[in-house]
Amino acid sequence: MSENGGNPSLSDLADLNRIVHEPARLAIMALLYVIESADFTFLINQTGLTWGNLSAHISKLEGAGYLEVEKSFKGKRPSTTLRLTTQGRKAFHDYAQRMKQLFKDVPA
Amino acid sequence: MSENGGNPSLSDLADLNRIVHEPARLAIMALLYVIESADFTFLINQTGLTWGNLSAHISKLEGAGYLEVEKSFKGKRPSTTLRLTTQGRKAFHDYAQRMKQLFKDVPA
DNA sequence: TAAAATACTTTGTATAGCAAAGTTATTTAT
DNA sequence: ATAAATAACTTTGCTATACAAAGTATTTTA
Repeated sequence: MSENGGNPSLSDLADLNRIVHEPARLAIMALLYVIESADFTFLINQTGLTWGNLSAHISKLEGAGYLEVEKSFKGKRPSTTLRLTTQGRKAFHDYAQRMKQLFKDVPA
Repeated sequence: MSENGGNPSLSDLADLNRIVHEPARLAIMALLYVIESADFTFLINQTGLTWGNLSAHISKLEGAGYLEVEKSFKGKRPSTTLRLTTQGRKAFHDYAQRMKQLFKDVPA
């Protein structure tokens, strides 16, 4: 917890989860949080990321234990299916709570 | 606007304001958004940043036109007073709305 | 008057995101 | 039959930048 009585999250912002915080990964996780599972190509379309970038971010999320990567074949072509792990869901949820708390008093 | 009918902010996340997005600067701006003005030392205490880092982030925010830096003397010692510009307040506010929108359906 | 403290700024390094190029297999065109 | 294009990715290289450490200048205390 912070030393700051008023706002519980200011000096604590330093240790915000950088894996989740990166916009590209935030988009990936937000999507997978609600739709449960999606393949690589679908994520390309939804996020607007390039193949290279999505690949790199997926590796990062996988390395963090946030993403489960399942490689298979659809017909004769390879297909990669992604879904959040329990740990990944928790990380996203925690991040969301932090952010909601931080901005809760900023009016529309 | 995004091509995505359902979620209005997923592919748009890519162009999220990186100046505001960085946790250290998010802390600085969140603080100045509510207390209007603060000096360098106060920000050090509240954010937990080092002198070097705070200095660098202030330069960045100033360069973006988000922060007004006023140097003066308190007694014989120098003092730096910071406050958000109108543009800075708007940038923080816009960022807050984006985030609130993104997480609005994630329950506690 | 030497040492420590205040209030910063500048520099150096290591990480990491993005774009471009590379890889492998498959499908279409000629 | 084979060359070109497409699909589905991964790897590499460059650039930006955040953080830490060192540097600067003035002032106060021992």
